[in-house]
Amino acid sequence: MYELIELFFFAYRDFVGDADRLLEAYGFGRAHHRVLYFVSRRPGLTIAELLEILRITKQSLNRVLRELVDKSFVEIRAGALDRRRRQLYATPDGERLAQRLAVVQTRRFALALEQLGDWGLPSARSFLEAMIDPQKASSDAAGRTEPAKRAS
Amino acid sequence: MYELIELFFFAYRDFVGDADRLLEAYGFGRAHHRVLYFVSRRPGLTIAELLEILRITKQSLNRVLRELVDKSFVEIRAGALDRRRRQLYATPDGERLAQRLAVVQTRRFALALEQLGDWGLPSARSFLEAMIDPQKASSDAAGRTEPAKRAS
DNA sequence: GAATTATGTCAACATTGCTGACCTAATGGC
DNA sequence: GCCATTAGGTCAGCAATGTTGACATAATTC
Repeated sequence: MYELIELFFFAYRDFVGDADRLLEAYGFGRAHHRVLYFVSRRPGLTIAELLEILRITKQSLNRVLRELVDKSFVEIRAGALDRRRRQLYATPDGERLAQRLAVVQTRRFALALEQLGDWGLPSARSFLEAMIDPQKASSDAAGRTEPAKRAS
Repeated sequence: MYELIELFFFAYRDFVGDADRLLEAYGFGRAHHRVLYFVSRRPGLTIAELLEILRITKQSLNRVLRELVDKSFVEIRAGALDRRRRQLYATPDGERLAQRLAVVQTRRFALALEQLGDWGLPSARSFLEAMIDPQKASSDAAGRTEPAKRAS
């Protein structure tokens, strides 16, 4: 089981490497990729929600987010209900780039799963799910739009 | 399958997070962890071999390696056959720390695999293996001691 | 109207990666 | 023995991405 440590390291290294080559052409790094990815997958995400997913500070986020906005890959709109809670959306350009990045990464999954037969996908999925910390606030759950209500 | 992208991200994030908390107490970062890990697993590793595994430059490596040596977690000895090719070994202290780091990381694997039944380990292993780029020079293979002979 | 909340921003710093240039010591070819 | 090559170390400077701390602003709530 010890060997899984380095297999995980090598697998993740090669996995992110796929996207790196693409990002270079846009002058973006991995941090931009992560932001664009989650904004594209969860349209209308607020800043606070994104910070919780990425587990970084607002100052770190702001630097890369500003670049994505300046280059018109991400759009910030005032929140619908609460105008303070800005909501993030990928622009058409942003959506296209997110798509291209997803393609190279899912291709690696597809090639890997091809070698593993029918049980490859479900067992990979349950393995990865089991490796993730149980979510206290379920803020990593997909498709969430409602702000996390605090005790009141 | 798209979902695997973020599952992989979250799983790796939590996986390295385990070790991060431990490393802080020693004033080490992830870079130190990676070096210590491979030195401990492949005693007698040379600098060039380590550089190839980590895919970083010697300048980057040297910074963290020097700290590990200064704090007596890693030892450098002149190569047995070729005194230029220095060989790396974990000291008893280094071995102990590597062990503690491995414990927290294998615990996560153990807890995850517990939920997955008998097929958990073999399917996780083959999934991760399939995600790794095929090795051109097999320099990532475990247990190598012989220097890579060049054409001669 | 005042306190709270969500976010932005400036400044300074740490870690970990990079390139380029140059140095030393050991080896190997001749 | 001499010289080119090889393995590695080191210095300087820079980039990306993370951190803290302090303070500003606008919207919301009480």
